[in-house]
Order: sequence, then structure tokens, then C-alpha cells
Amino acid sequence: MKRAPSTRSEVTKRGILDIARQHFSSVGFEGTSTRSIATEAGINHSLIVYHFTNKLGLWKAVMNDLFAAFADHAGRHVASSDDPVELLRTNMHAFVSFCAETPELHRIMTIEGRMKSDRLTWLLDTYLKSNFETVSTRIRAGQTEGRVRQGNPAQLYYGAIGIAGTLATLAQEYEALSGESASSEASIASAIELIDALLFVD
Amino acid sequence: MKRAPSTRSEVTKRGILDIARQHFSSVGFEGTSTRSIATEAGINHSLIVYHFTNKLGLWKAVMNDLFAAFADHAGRHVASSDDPVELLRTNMHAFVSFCAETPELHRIMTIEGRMKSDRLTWLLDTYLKSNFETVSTRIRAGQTEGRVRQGNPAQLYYGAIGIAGTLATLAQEYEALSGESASSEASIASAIELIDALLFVD
DNA sequence: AACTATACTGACCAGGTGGTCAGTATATAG
DNA sequence: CTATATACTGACCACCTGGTCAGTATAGTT
Repeated sequence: MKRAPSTRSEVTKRGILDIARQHFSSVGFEGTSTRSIATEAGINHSLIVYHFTNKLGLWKAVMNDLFAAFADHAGRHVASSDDPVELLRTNMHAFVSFCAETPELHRIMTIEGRMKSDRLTWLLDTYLKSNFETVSTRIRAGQTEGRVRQGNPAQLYYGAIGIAGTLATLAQEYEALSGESASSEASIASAIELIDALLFVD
Repeated sequence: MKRAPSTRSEVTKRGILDIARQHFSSVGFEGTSTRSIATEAGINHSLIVYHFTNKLGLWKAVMNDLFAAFADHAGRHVASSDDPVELLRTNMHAFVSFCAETPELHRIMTIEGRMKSDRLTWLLDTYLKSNFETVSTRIRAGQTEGRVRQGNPAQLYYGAIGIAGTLATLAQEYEALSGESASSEASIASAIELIDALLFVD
């Protein structure tokens, strides 16, 4: 008889995922050691293999967890209408606050997005391509209405991503130089303002 | 009698630095193995210790090399006047093309800039603080003249850095989704256009 | 040609890496 | 209470890690 997965195992997996997220997002896949994750999570290192097959399986589980967290976060930022430009704006604003609150997702993206790799291919096929289709469709719709800045949608989108992303990828550098936390309300509001100025025609 | 350093040793160091730059910028400090650098550079791994003391010494040498390369690149983009706003604009444009041509510097910055570390402290003290002083002075000068967008200079600057930086940190993701190379003339021109729209009031 | 500062080599060390596996504890279904 | 699917443990493997060190090759100075 098959048995339902126990709470006990879910707690263990959660603990591993939380620590693994920190490690992958700060020192990357190659720089992360599964044994240091195990030690920090207070579990036997063989449990990582037991629950996630191998290091790559753990990494994928972390990414699934992070993308689910963003979907959840974006779900709490509902657009005032189903107008494509409003959906685009709302989603970009959600991305900014998500970068500030949960910098790990974008941090890992900037590690994996720089070079070709099997992990990048997996990310593209699993999440990035379909998301980019949605966004660029909305940008083009806004452009034909004259409400979004003209130009290549990919270049516009990645410009906006870049503005939001510094909150995650240069958080400490920014804080050390400006004296302000990257996750502060002021930093978030400023990034939103700049993205709005970049993308939208008012 | 002391002897001048031989060309032979300079060639060896150059070879190590070039490979090390690739490794540090793609997998970070922790993910980089000095032995794989040695193998790829075709030298005995003890030579790294001989020429650079240790892994950290090699990393600092790579950073000095990269900042020198940027200074050199920026030196070839001379402003049309010594007007602060023109200097700011010219320097930002130089940064964009540098990110496209030599993505390694900004890639390493986004690895080191995220978390507190001795390496970040070294970068701040050696290069980042003085550079930020110069830039923010120019931004403030432009703002009082009404020629630069109002707002916190640090937030403006890091917004612009973010736009340029995606050419380096999301190069492959961008290329896979847009079909265009991040180092293409079109990508560079677009990033410059967006930064101009972001920073300057015309 | 002899001397010697510089450049380089290869064997070695202690400790860390991802992953395997036989065995043990735990908890739930019967 | 018993049987067993699930969860977990610790010893082990081959290999890689940064770094040390005694010794050797190379080349410029005298």
C-alpha cells in the first residue's frame, strides 16, 4: 500500500530548500557544496540525495520553489483591469518588490543567464520562454496604442529587468555606497518610478 | 644584483590572468578552481602561487587588470567638453560598450556586489567609492542645472548600471529569447538610448 | 665560462567534493 | 501488535581542493 508523504519529510525538504537557496544564490551552482548545506540545515548529507536525487535535482527544486514564490507574489499584485499595458505595468512593479524581498531568484538568474549551460536551457524551456512571450506580446500591444516606448521589446524588457535587478544583484554594493538598503521602500519606489519612465508613455 | 622581470614571466602571468578572468566571471570565486585554470592555461599549477601568492591574490590581479581595461576603454571615449553632464553621458556610454565587449568586469561585480565579504570591501576601498563620488557629483551638478532627472543620485546611477549590465549578466538568456547578440551594435545602441532617456532631460 | 636571481616543476599534504550503499529508526496501515 | 513503506544514518569511495616545499631549468650579469 502506498503511503501519503509524511509531514516529517516535508519539513526536512523545506529546511534543505531554504538553505540551498541561500547558497546557490550567493556562490552559484559550482561554488555550492551539498555538505555545507546539510551541515547548516542540521541534517545528514545523504538526505539531500535521498530527497532530491543529486545536486542538480536540488538546484531544480530550488528554482521551482522560487518561481512558485514569484507567481504567488505576482498573484497578490492584481492589475486594475485586463488591459495589456496595465498587466505589464503591474507585473513589472511586482517584479521590483519581489527582487527586493526575495533577491535569490534574480541573483541565480544572473549567474545562469550569462553563459550557455544545461541549467540555462532548462530554465528557458521551463519558465523563461513562455514568460517572455507573454511580456513581449503585451509590450507590442502597448506600442501599437502608443502607450509603451517604441523599440525592440526584448531590449526594453531587459532594460527594465536590469533596473529592478540591481536591487538584488548589487544590493550590498548599493547599500555601502548610498547608505540606503536595497530593500527599503524608497529604493523600491525609485526603481518603479524609473521603470515607468523607461517603459511607458504618459 | 636585482634583475628586471623577464618577458617570459609576463607571458605566463598574462596567460593565467586571461583564463582566470573567464573562470571567476562565470562561476565566481568559490566555484573557480586554480587547478582548472592552470590546466587550461597550460601551466603547472604551482606557478599560480608563485606569481600571485594565492587564489585571492590571483583574483585581485584579475580585478586590477579589468579595471585597468575599463580605464583604457573609457580613455578612448573622450567627452566633447569638460562639462559634468557631458562627462557623465560619455562615461555611461563607454560603460555600455565595455559591458558588451568585456562582460567579465560587471559579471564579477554582480557576483561580489550582492553579499558582504572581504572581497567586496576591497573593491569598495580600491575602486568603487572614489568612482561613485565622481559620478554622483556629476549627477548632482546636472540636476541643479535641470539637465539630469531629479531623484537620489545613487538610485539613478544604479538604474543606469542595471540597464547596461544586462548586456553582461543576462547575455545568453537575452540572446536565446531575443535572437540578438548582447554585444551587437543594435543592443549597445538600444542600451545607450534607454540610459539617455533615463538620466537626461532634453 | 661561472655565478645566481628568476622561473618553473612535480611530489606531497590535509581536508573537502558529490555520490553510493548497507543498514537502522520511525510511523502508519492492516 | 505486526508488517512494511518511508525516512534517515554513517561508513566508505574515488577524485578534487588550495597550498607547501625541495629541487631543477633558464637566462642575464659579471
